[in-house]
Amino acid sequence: MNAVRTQEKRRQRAPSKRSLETRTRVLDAAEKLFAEHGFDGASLRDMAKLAGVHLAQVNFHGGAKEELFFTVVARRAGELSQLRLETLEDLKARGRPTVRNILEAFIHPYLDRAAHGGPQWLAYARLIAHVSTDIRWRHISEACFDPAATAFAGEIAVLYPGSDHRKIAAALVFSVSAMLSLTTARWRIDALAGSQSDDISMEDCLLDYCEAGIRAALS
Amino acid sequence: MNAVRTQEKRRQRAPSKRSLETRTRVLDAAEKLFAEHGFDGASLRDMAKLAGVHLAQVNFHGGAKEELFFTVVARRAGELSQLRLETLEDLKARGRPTVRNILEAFIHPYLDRAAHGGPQWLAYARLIAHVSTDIRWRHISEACFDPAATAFAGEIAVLYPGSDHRKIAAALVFSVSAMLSLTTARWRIDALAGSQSDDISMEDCLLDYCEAGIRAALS
DNA sequence: TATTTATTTGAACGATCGTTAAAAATAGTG
DNA sequence: CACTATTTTTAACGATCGTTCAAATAAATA
Repeated sequence: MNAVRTQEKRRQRAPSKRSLETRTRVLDAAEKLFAEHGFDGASLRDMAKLAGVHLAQVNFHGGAKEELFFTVVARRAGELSQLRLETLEDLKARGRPTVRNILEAFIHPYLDRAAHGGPQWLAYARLIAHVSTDIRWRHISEACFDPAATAFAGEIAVLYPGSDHRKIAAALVFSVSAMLSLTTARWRIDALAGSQSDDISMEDCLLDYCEAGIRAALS
Repeated sequence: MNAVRTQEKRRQRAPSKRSLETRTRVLDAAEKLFAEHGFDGASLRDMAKLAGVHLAQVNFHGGAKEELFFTVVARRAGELSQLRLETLEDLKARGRPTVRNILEAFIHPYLDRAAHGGPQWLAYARLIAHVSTDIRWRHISEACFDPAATAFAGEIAVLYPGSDHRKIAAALVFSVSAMLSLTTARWRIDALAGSQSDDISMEDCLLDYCEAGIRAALS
């Protein structure tokens, strides 16, 4: 799987500016189509068309399809995790954070970028949902998302010292699932409500829901 | 889309017993592979192989791929919805149900069948998660799951008369997402916890979580 | 500028996909 | 049994898929 890295050719020159631009166009197109159609439903040819490059360029810049998928997921994972963890560290520096604080530090960066980060971040938010619900991408979750998730689980454990670690993990995954549902199942909320919902009140509603859920599950 | 029904040939004889058996084998195989690999990742040839029939039989008994998918989802949806709604009616006959009662009536039939209903129900549980998180299958959700979901949302509304319908819908979708995560992301819970979790305590944990979440979101 | 490396282009490979059509076999009816 | 409808078998169609390779071009270095 990671034999890729061992086979990787040592490059003697830095990639040119044009090369980096086409690479970005390829990854952006892949991000959109992977997010919209899933791994199997997205074709490399459609990515090339969307990116405005030739088919072989997709392979040149992204490698095989699974490599490309990993690259696209990993590309923004660092920024997201870093923002989450920095917010968490800031909270801890100000004193013992509440469950609400911790949850907000985890959820807000995701929802904020999904809502105001532009079309690529919106696609990326959808992409995370694919990775989080398919055991096939377990290794990607472990590499990209588990480190931050573990830190947040640990912080919750501080507030509930006697709690079963399995319950903490479950409550966190429940919260992540509810959060992801705002990007994967907003259409379903609107259908059941009979009207459209706005982002801001939904985030508050989600935080109220998850905070109380975690407290109840761990008490 | 539903032109299928208008083109349907009027049959003059009831299907033979053997025909019904192969049909069941085809649908069971489709259920497993759709559940495991998603719509695009599952191939009709693999279904034929798993069912032990020839490729053309899959088309004969299931129609085109999208018809087959709908047929498989719809096959068990009635039983599940009926069980949920009957449990709900029983509760109402005994007096005003609590949020906990309502939630349990919705969640327990799903988790119980996923855990003790055999491999086909386990696959079906996974299949529901695919349908619920992909807007592509919105029409299937509307046909198969929204009726029961609407009834449950209405029952929650009785307990919180002043609540915004959008909040009720959101809280219900959050709960459904958390419920589905027990079949799609159990591996993630176990990874974060560092140990395996058992079904029974997870259901209790989920109910504690969702009950408190709904109460908090609607108060 | 000459030479080397990086990138793009163009074309094709083999494999697998969903779908269809026409025989062959089976089951049900008179 | 003869006849009809249903089901199974067999084979193939056209399309699309991911991947690869060699030639052509662009960029960077000496």
